[in-house]
Amino acid sequence: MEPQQQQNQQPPSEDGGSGKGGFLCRPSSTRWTPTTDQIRILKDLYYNNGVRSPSAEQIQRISARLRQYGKIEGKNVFYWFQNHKARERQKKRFNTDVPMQRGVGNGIWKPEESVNVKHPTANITPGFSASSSSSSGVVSVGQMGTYGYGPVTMEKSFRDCSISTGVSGGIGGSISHNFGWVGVDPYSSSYTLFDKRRSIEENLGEDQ
Amino acid sequence: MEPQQQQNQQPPSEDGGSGKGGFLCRPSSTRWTPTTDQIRILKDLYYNNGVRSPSAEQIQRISARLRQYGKIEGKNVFYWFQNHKARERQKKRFNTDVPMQRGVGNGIWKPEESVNVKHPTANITPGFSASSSSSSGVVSVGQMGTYGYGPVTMEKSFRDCSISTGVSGGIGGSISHNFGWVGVDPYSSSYTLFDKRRSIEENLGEDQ
DNA sequence: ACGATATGAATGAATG
DNA sequence: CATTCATTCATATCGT
Repeated sequence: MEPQQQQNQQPPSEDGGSGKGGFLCRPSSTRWTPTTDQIRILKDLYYNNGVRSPSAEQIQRISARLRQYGKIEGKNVFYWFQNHKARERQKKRFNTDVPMQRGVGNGIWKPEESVNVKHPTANITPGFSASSSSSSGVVSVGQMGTYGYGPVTMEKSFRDCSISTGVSGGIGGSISHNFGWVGVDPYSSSYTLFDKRRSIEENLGEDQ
Repeated sequence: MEPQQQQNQQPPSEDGGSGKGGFLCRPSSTRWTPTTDQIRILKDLYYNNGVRSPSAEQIQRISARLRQYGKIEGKNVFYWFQNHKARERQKKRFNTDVPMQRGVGNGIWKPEESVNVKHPTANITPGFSASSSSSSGVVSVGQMGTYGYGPVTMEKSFRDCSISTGVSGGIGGSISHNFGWVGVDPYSSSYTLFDKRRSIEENLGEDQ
């Protein structure tokens, strides 16, 4: 996910009219393709605000806010959170690699948390172009920069020299999953961490 | 896949190849390149053991075993099975379906390895499937889709005809399965008796 | 060098 | 919440 930035954020042109009526206008792509801004916001909510399983109300607000950046529906938001959360856990589950193998360049795949860093080579830059970098990256993730698709085209990337092997941070034992999100405990409650609700409401308590 | 032309698997250079450059740990390849041994084992598991979608524990075990033959991580195993299964099916979809007026003999399919008898995992028809599952019943099982899936296990179809007003009490909280996020009054029921899942698609009308 | 194909990776959508 | 399916992107590899 992060390692490579795929997918082009679909330009606002959606099907539009294609119109014509008549028949199937070819839904262009039946599935929602989040724009970079939408992803940025979603991740911000996820990591900075601890939103993991937004309630119906929250979903509505979020989707409303994200609608500014592109077509989106409630279910998209719902699924996004579901998937993001599930995958995070799943990845961890896969490689609960036994803490053996010291020092070897082994290492569990670091799931998220890698900065986007596309490609060392010439990079093909899909459709993005510079895009409005004015947005300033800004969401500044409190703990780690996770989201990948940032306007930041930081060049670089020595990715993966020895990712995680030791989990540098040193969480003793558990390998991956050092997400330092705001501190909400992912496993404790089943859903809706109302906690941040306040923040969330403030966050998107505007339009709608 | 079938037309095996498998490339000659990577030589012993699985050290990451980073070797060459003094320090730049360029992973040489961002993506996992299975060794022949790994592939052999994976296929063995797939065909001879019927492993299709290994669970987390199995994945761990498998990746641990494969690690002897080269660097590998849990996700690699996970994706491998996912992809292998998906592609096998995808291909079969074309093959099995095509109106080969030939008598059947069954010759078209070229078993790629060994026996491969999987269980029909029924795949539900995509979105289309006429919504006209009117209560009239009569689903007429004559032969739904002809997309060739052998034993079409039409899965549960329309069970659950309970109107279950469900979710009645307000949105926040028990969304069981009837997402209430839709701002549109979910209480319209009446239509809900077909398939609860449908609501997610149609309800999404969301104001706009 | 390209173009085609094979396949790893990612993720939206659904189902159980 | 876990699992699975379908699609699509990205890239490795082979063919010509």
